[in-house]
Amino acid sequence: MEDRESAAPPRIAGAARREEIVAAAARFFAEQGYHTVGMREIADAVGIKGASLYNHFGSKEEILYAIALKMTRDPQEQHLPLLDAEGTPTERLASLIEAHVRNLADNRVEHLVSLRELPALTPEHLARVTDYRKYYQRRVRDVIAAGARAGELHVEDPSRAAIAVLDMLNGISWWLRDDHDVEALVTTYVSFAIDGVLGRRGGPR
Amino acid sequence: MEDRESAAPPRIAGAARREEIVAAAARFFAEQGYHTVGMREIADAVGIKGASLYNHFGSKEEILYAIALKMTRDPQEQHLPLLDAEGTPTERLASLIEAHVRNLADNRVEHLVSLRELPALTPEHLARVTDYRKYYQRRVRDVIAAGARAGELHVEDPSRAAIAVLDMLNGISWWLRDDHDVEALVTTYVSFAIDGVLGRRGGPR
DNA sequence: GTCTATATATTGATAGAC
DNA sequence: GTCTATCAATATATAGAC
Repeated sequence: MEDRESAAPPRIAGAARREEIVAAAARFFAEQGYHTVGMREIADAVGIKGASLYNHFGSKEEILYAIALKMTRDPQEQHLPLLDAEGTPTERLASLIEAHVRNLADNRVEHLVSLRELPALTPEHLARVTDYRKYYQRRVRDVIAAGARAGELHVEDPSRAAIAVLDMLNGISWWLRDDHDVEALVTTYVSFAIDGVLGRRGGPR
Repeated sequence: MEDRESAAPPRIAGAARREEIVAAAARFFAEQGYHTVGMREIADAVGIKGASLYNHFGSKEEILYAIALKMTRDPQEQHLPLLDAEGTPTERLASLIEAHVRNLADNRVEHLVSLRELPALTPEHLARVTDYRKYYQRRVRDVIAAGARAGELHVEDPSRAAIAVLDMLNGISWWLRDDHDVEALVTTYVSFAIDGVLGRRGGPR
């Protein structure tokens, strides 16, 4: 009987190596900035030589793109369905914000990099990432508007309120440290957003 | 009689040239990112050659430091006295937020650069800039706490609320365009912060 | 203070053996 | 897929004339 380990499809091993590279690169990019980090440094962290990275990514920029895509496409596909679930607009928005903050806390470095290093992307890649962000922002705006129409929320300009809330949430990635209590953070920011900026009445305060 | 122009003190001319360089560099850094911009590009924009820049700044990093200092030390010296003026804690905080947003709108590119390109600073320069930001943040926290003690504001954790508000304000520099109505922006964000995140009762809504 | 010319270092990426 | 060796480009910064 053959060894199962060595018989495993190389596609899985390759994908695992890719994720390893992305994780190491995100850490370095977050700490030092994209341009300061060399391919050799990333390669060292995963135990290979710099040239070997090009078996997994066509360029350094493609590593950055993988990080940015992970933090924009994944939330769109995994969080936005929460806005179509059962419940009032305010309840659905609260679910989304919870997921947003948890995801941010679980992927802090990737989130920081995808906010800060966008100018290093090619115009095409930047456009794709920007599209995902815009769509996410529009969906948040729409559920805020629905909550306002239902009389649950009180905002004059849903579009501007959506931006303010998302900026406030995304700001977390600049200062969050590993020793923070994520659940307390989630509760606090849901309240900041919904009871605060979006003016829900009759909330916990 | 001598020509007044050529008799002008060189210190003034030098300072003007420095400001010219800082302004051009900030524009390029904001658009393309610090590391993508070359000294020759900055020099071109002010009509000199790359090597001549070193008569005004010791290094490229010192230009970045001048930008970061302008956006952290100046607000500390010019805005924080508003917190010691007459009025309730909430009124004083509102004045500070107004000044903060106006300054941000008037110096959008410098503000964006001083948020995004911090990792490119030397450790010493980064420490100075960080100290200014921390002090600013502490003063905001203190006036929020005073407003809460006075029963004007309703927050559980003044420190966390201060960070959330400042993150929300600073987020403006990522998307603000020149055609925005600054006064409307100021009014909106003062309300987002004070009536919203900080829970003032009996406000305009 | 500005110029021309250049030093020096580093980096992203490629070629080809194994 | 990983390695060694290397290319080619680019950038910051310096030297010295004017």
